[in-house]
Amino acid sequence: MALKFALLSCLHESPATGYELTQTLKERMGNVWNSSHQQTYRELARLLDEECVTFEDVPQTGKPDRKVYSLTDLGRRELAEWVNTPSSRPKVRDPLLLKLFAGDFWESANLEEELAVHRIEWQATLDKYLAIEARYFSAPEGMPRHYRLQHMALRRGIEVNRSWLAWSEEVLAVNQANPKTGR
Amino acid sequence: MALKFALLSCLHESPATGYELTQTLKERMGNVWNSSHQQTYRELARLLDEECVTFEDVPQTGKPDRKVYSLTDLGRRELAEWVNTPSSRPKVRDPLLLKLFAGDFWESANLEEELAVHRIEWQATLDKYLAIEARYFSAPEGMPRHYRLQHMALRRGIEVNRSWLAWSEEVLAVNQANPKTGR
DNA sequence: TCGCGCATGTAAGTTGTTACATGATTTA
DNA sequence: TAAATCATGTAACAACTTACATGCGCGA
Repeated sequence: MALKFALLSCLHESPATGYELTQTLKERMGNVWNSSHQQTYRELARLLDEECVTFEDVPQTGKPDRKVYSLTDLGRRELAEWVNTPSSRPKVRDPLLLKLFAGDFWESANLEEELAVHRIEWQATLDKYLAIEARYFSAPEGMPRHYRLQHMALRRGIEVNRSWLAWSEEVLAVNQANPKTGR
Repeated sequence: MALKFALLSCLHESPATGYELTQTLKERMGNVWNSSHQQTYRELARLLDEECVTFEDVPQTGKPDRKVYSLTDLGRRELAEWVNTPSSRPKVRDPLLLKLFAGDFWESANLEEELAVHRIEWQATLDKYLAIEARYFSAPEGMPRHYRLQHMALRRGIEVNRSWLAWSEEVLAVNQANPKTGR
């Protein structure tokens, strides 16, 4: 349901192709909403059908044509309406936390290795978001509502990745203090 | 995929009915894995088919019979194998953060009301987890691996709800400093 | 020349949600 | 007496994932 509004939000900022929308959701909005390119293209087809978006064909030599999508008035109205409608919190489904619930099966070496991989990802994401903050939100005080609220979404991403990093250190300590080896 | 292992993890602790499994996932494991009762029953039927679980019929007077499920050796082996296999991080999809990205449509009063509702939920969940921690994990140092790792999952839940509460205060402040009213 | 980035999609399968359906016991 | 809790499911739909498919340009 909300993928629709994720795409409309992106297009509200600027027209874009399906490919670019997918990139934006993966990169700048990675801590907000994610979509595979397959999902994006399917949803764009639907939005076109509902007349929430239109597109302009931009021919290219060699590459396939770029379909540059943009919001219609209907799309903008529906987005505004959705934003002002309460939504419920998403349900948590986290395989990493689930593994801790069956942690007596989890061998120390494997736990350590898995956390090491995630820690690299968390650190990389954190660095990326901090770079965005330094580049665009160095002085949030004076900025208009639109940017200040976007900044709060980014701050959430920064905070989340920081806290995963801190938490995982605690887990590694517990794992070392209470080791388990294979058979 | 992982709903299977969520159910197996619960059953590893103790045999349970589909109803009880759903309750456990909603309550004690709410910050780890969630499942509706419909999903639970469907998955249990599959697990029965795969011979990862068995059940015992416990007749009751008045109420329908309780089907008490428990792990088979195969189920336990598959769970152990899964725990030791790396998994990738779930992709974020959060409507609340998404709304901030189209925040110039979001009227201050509506934002405030939505956050107020979520804050009540976050506070209630936090209190619940703190109560569980006080009751079962007052002295984690001396506990065996199994419990200490479960405690780390709970700590994550506590931390997450705390940080939502702190973050939402910041958002409310920004919202008040940069108000938007309907037309 | 091999893989990556750009750029578009289709098809099949799995997972999750919402609606429907039943019925006794306990609590307000 | 009405609603919540216990206890089980079926059916239809929506959302998401994985695999398949194409093809040019560019840099190593």
